[in-house]
Amino acid sequence: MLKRVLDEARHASRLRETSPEADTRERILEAGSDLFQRRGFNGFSYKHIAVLLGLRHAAIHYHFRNKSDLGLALLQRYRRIFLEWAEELESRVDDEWDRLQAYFGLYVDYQRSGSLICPSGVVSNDFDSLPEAMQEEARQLLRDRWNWLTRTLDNGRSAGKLNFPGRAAERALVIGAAMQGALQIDRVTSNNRMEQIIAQLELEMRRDVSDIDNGRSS
Amino acid sequence: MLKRVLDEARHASRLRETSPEADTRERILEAGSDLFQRRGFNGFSYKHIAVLLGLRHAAIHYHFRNKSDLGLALLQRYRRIFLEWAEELESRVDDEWDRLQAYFGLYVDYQRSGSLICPSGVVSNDFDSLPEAMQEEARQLLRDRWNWLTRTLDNGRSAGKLNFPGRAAERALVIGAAMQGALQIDRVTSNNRMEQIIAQLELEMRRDVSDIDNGRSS
DNA sequence: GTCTATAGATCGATAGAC
DNA sequence: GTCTATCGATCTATAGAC
Repeated sequence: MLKRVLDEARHASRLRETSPEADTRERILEAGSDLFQRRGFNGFSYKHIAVLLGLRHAAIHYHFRNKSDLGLALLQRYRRIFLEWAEELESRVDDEWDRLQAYFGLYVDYQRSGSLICPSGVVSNDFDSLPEAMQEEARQLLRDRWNWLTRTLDNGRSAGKLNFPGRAAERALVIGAAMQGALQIDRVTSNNRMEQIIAQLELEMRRDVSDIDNGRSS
Repeated sequence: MLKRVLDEARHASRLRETSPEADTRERILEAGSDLFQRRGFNGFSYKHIAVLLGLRHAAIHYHFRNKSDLGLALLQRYRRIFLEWAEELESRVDDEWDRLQAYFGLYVDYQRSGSLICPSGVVSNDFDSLPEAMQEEARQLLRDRWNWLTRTLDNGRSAGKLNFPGRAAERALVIGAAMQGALQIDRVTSNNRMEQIIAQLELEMRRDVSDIDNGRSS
């Protein structure tokens, strides 16, 4: 069982590309991140990380006293990476349609990294068994994504770049839920279902741009 | 930790309503089903079930030699229940819109039973760590749902009961993924996000029916 | 069918040497 | 910072009494 996990994890090329000079704390977070999205918070141990990094599990405890600390650091890291991604994207890309494309791209990347589940999906699934400190951070993680999607959809419709019926906040919920589920479904059917889902979501938001005037009056 | 799990599980009123006469095998499956959707396949043990049923864990092994057998039986049971649900529904309800409402109702029931995750969501998340026999059954579980949704959407659009752009099979993927994600998101935000998602999905499928009828001129 | 008792593995975590 | 060694808890599973 352990061997199987490690075989899977080694497929994540990101790990191999980690420079040997990177300090141990960061390497732990990278390995932990991969295991977290592959097996869930309760599905990996200090030993899994230790083997991947060529250390003993006691060494991990030096950097993260207990697993709750490690999990919290992982969630904070996910939040930071997402917010930095959004900031960089918005400084570079103006069109909300293109921004949404970039958002979908995040999920395609997860899929291509060996059918990883998105961080929101992991915390949603394991929520009841997470330490309380992680639960609060998990709520914020989902809120960050929701806020970004809502804002992007709202601005995009106002600018005529995309369209959808109803309120942006609720369409954002549907898109977030669908992408989260898509990544999970894709790992079972392994038939590029996620790209079909992305294509369908795009189709739904593009087709009504032409009747933006008469579509919303009912 | 164990205590916390059991406190949570006892909230599932279905368990309390189980008649004492029900044979042990079926009671194991009922308790296992609740734990499965609450904690994932790796998140519960024979001991959890045993405590809930007032037995010793060795007794569970008499009915299910190992956990893989138990898990397989759970998945087969989920598939049977869904297919029976669909058959009963279709013998009673003709309108595809109403059938879709009933489908959404399944998820509302899960949510009200203490934010359970749907079976498809659990197997998707735990897929990599499932025994091989369970993986094949998991694929079928998702396929059953997808087939049913595709058929219902296709027939419903042909009959003018609902509308959506693109192909039924792909819209079915979006709806399945969105409902699966909705249940997960709901358990984190605990703010009835799922009902908002259902309302949005309904809005998206209803709004264009009038466009077709009115030739988009109103 | 259910029990007691036990096996071996793995888990998260700590103490103390180097 | 990383190591060896060890702890107590929990896990899946089996043997054998009743």
